[in-house]
Amino acid sequence: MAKYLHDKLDEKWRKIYEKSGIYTGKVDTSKKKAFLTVPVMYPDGYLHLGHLYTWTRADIYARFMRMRGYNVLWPQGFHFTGGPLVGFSLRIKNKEEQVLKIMKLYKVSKEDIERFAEDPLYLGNYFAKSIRGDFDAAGMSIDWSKNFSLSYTSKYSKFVEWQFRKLRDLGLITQGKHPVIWCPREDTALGDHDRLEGEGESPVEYTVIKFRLGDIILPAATLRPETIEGATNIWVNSKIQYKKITLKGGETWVVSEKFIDKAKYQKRIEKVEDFNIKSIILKTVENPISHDALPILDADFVDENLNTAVVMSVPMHAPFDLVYWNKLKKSRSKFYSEPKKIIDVNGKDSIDIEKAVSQKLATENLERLTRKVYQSEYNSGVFNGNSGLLSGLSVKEGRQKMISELKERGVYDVFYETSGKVVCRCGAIGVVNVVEDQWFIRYSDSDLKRKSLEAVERMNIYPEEIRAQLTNAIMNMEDKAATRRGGLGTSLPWDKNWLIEPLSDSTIYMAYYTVADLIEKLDEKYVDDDLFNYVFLNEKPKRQYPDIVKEMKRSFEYWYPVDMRVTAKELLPNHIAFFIMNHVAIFGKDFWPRGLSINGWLVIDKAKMSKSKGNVKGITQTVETFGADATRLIASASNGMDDAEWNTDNIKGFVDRAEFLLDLVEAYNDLPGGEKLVDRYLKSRLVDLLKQAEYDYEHFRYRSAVFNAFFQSTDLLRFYLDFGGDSKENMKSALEIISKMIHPIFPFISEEINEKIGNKDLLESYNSWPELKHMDQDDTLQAEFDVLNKTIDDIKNLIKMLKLQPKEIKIGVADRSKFDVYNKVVERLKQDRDLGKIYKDKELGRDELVKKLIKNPNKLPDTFRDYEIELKVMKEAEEYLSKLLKARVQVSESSDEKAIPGKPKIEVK
RNA sequence: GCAGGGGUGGCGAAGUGGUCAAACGCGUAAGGCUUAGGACCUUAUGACUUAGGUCUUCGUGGGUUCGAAUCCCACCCCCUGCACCA
Repeated sequence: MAKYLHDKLDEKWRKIYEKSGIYTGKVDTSKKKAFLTVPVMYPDGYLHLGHLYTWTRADIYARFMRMRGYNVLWPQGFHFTGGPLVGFSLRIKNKEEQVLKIMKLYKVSKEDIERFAEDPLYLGNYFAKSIRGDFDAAGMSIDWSKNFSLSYTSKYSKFVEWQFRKLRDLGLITQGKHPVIWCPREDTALGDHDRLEGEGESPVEYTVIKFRLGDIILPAATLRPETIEGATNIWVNSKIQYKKITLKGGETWVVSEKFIDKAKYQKRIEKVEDFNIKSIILKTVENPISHDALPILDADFVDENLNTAVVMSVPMHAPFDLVYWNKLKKSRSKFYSEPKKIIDVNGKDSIDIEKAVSQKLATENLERLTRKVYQSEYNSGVFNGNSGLLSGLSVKEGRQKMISELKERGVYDVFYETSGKVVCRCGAIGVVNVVEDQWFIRYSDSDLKRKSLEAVERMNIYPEEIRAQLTNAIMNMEDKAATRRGGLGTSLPWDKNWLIEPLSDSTIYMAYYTVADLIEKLDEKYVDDDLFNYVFLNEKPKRQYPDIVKEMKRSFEYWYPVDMRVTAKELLPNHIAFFIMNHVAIFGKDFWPRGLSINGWLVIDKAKMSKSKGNVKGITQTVETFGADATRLIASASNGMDDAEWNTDNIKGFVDRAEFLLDLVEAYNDLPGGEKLVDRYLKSRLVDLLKQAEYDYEHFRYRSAVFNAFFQSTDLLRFYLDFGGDSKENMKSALEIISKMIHPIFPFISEEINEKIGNKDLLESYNSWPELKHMDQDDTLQAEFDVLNKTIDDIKNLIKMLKLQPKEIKIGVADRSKFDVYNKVVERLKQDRDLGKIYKDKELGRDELVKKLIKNPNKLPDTFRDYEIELKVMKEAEEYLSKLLKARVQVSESSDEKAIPGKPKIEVK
């Protein structure tokens, strides 16, 4: 028995490949090229198996392409830009327990941890190195000579600056206001990952309607300005503290005290004075649209934490308002008027708000009702005759019209509030800050969108469903804030107060890969916009460059565009969209990306890996335990972009079959040889499997690829041997084909097999992918072997039912005349599926066999059968069957009516 | 709200017009091996059936077809993403 000693085997082939230089992409214009990339990753921790999933998928592509004769370039960089590295360093500095625990788990030295706290770049380089080691251990065929980290070097920064100047020249950069959730204590934008509470919350725009009361203004904040014509009153809450504030420009507002802190980020407040809210209760303000007098009333449901704490009351369209309005009916009768319903909803979404409210709902039910009312009215509401201005319009249209109406009358303002409570890691409550001078990339540009969609249309995308999502992402693209205040990165060239944020400095860096090793050798003084214009855009050089620059240009023009980008699905609506759009903006059509492959998340051993549980599967650890090839099985977790569950038990099946193959490699030479039907079957099935595997690799269907190329093929060999196949030649060529079929996924063991059967050249050093030999394919023969297997099932079934252990089994293959009739039926059905016509047929319709065959329209005979072959296959199988069924098996021809082509008669005794 | 994806056996999942009771894996049961357990191997695992048969299922309801998990229509339910953040 051959043992699968993976550590030795891995090491041997890893070294051989390293020495061969096959992984290093060298310009060779005589060969077709394939440029593969996987997004740069943040080196802020160790790699685990989940990460490796994407890279293994990419590696399989790289190896498959090499075997098909392509010159492959696959570099890999790292990303230092933005917050993560700095953030991580900071967390170490703050001695966060969780982070220190992780460091301890990985046995990082004390000195290193201390340096991490001070130097984010050191931290980045430290983990980049460890990640690189993990990739190598897992057998990634990455060309490290073109590795770099963005935006770590000044040369790369210059490339980013060049890109941004280019974008600005193209009119794709603008500057403007931008609401963003903000930590008031740390005075910085508060991203999802910096939040203790409120992940996913975002700024919501409220309309503020200014109701005048003498020289002061009551600013009512609302999400539904279109309902103002149905307003009956204004709510304030006498239990909360109000202040009078004077804004820049002179307006005086009455707002809750709590509002003031939030408002600082959105309004210029020049003066704050005390205000007694009770002094204005029961006074009236004028509705600026309908000119009705609206009383100011007291209600305790008004929340001091929400907006201005001045609320416009629209009872017929807001349940809370109706409840309180009804309560006041008695006590404040002098103000009471019947509330007006101004929006109708027809059909099943219609809600009778008066009836609903009459049931005295609890607060949380009222909230739910409110959401329902808002939703149904927004989706299918239409303004009725009670509305003077909006009658006949939908709510969506009415809102727009009302907003412009309010603007015209000078009573409109906006205020942003968070959509839910947000708490920063530091403990402070998040607010909305309107950043005044943010720089944007104008992804909303319709011309850019149109061209980008064209690019998407031309791309090869796997799986295909992704195309719709990507198209949609691009169509809905808005302007993207491209700069930030803190972290690492490249300064915006014309406004050094800003750093270019990470998603924006990483859109076209793949072009930089093609020159990354060469530009290192170039004197910094040459690195400027003119150089990039010359190398990447083929513009006339403005000066004399050293020769290396020509080489850079040649390298770029040879390798570009990106032929395949492999990544996980979470980058699709952002990075991948930006990647495509920036290429479209900057490069010519020939350099637009050509391919994309997307995968989901990988869940390993059911539970998500949890660092605190200590069950983290490190790469090196897994490779040491199971071997690189076995570890790479994770690529087979899914065919598409589903999140895949994968458990390490799968590896057992791999080892078992790997050893089977290694055994065969030792033993096949002793096979006595001889060509039988089963040899033809072997060849035919191998062509099938090869065809399948080829399709699977091309379409990134690696679950199927492993299934067909590895599991099915080894099953086939087992069957061949069990059946009594013993041809040395055929076994050798089968082993060769299998070693090639599995090579992209299992590069090391396949090389071992390939070498042992006498092949000298590395499988990726030449166009080694086996050619399909269609002449070996024999459908009829395969169908007859299927008949054999089906017959075995039937016999087992019979034995089970009869509850006996037979001594003798007779198999009766139908006679030639029945095969003739059978094949006639198949022929007829291929032309026409109308069974009625066959029943009416003079010749066929009366035949008992025909009636039997077409009795069940769900199970019609589909494949031609061959009398000679069926008989021969069964005959040849006699010995195999006898062994398998532990009984004497005899095969003969039978004219019994139970013997049907494809379904021989069975007698057990 | 907008967009995308999905509902198949105890579970995970394959299967997109025809030999489908449904691959493969897990789980479960019986047997083998073992002092025993684990691991491993064999067999079974929708229901009924003593000669290979029949019946019932693929979220719900309807339709197209000789034939539907697969195509069409309506409905119910679930998941994911929505930006300055990697």
